[in-house]
Amino acid sequence: MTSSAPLPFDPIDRAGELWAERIGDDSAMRLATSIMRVQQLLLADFDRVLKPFGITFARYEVLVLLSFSSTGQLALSKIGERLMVHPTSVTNAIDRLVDAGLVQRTVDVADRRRVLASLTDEGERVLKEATAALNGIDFGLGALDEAEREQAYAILRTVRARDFTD
Amino acid sequence: MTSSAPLPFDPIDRAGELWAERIGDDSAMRLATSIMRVQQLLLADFDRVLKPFGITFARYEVLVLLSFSSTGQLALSKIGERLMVHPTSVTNAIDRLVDAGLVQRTVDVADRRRVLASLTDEGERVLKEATAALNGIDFGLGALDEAEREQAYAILRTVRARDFTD
DNA sequence: CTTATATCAGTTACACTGAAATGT
DNA sequence: CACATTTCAGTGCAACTGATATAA
Repeated sequence: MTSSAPLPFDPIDRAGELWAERIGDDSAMRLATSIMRVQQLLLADFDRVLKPFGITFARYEVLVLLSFSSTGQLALSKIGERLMVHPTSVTNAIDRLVDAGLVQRTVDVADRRRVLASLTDEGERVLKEATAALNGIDFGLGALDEAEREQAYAILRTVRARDFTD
Repeated sequence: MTSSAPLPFDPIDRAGELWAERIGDDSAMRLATSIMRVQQLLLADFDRVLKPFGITFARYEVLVLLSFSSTGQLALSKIGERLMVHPTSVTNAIDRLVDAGLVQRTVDVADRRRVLASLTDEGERVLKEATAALNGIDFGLGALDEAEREQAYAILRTVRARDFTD
């Protein structure tokens, strides 16, 4: 448990005050620290909710991506591109998902260097239930209304701009 | 390198469209995924910049916290509370910082169960330089102006509200 | 005695590097 | 041949669990 008793003050606000006094502009430091902490909170929420299904959030993302593919199949290299993860991490994630019976590997007949991954029936079932579970906790963001989500999304999209050209 | 060629489209926008079609409201899923990705980008920036100093961002945060302490000393349990990290992670981080000569351990004479950590002179020097380096890249948030940073900070603070009571 | 603090041993997850196997 | 795709071996970091030593 990373969650213990709540503090009587916001530790990032506190750090920001001292930073502003001693170092200078604190807006970047506060937001950066904030993003790190919120990511940690969300990941803990996701892992807790997904644990009954035997998957991590990273593996859940793979399942979603496969279900969204028009042919139902995706080369491992494509998965890595889309999810921005390292090739060896994709191989490892797919290994685990295959072991769990949620995904199957097939060699691409059009280019036999490629390995295609696709959902098994069990994978589709687990994905559906896991998605319902994550929606049930609003992806950890139930404290925000729709407008706040869209605002935060738009701002963070600017930070992600280096990921894409459009 | 998690960074490869940029995609010709935003993969999260794309996933959001399919999610909205097939599942329902996509604002939470998009923002959550966005936070995970931005955290990854920032952490990669930080690790790259901090590498010459031989510290990770987690250890940098420990150095900052120690420098902000009024007495210059802090019990390991306090460090864990403030940074919201597990006791064993604190022990490990302090181990590494001591090995690197940046931090020293002393037993608290007032409560001999406690171990106090404090910066060495070398630790103060490294902290100063590392802070300058991180400021030099605007904590990975140079794409945002001050108003955007404050807006995003305020929204994410609502998500962090479970961390504190104030 | 119970509780708090820190540590240790061992596990898991995931990013990375470097190298290799295979196929285009 | 160069290049792309995947895999393997091994490293580093950091979260976790469970157990232990020490002190309040």
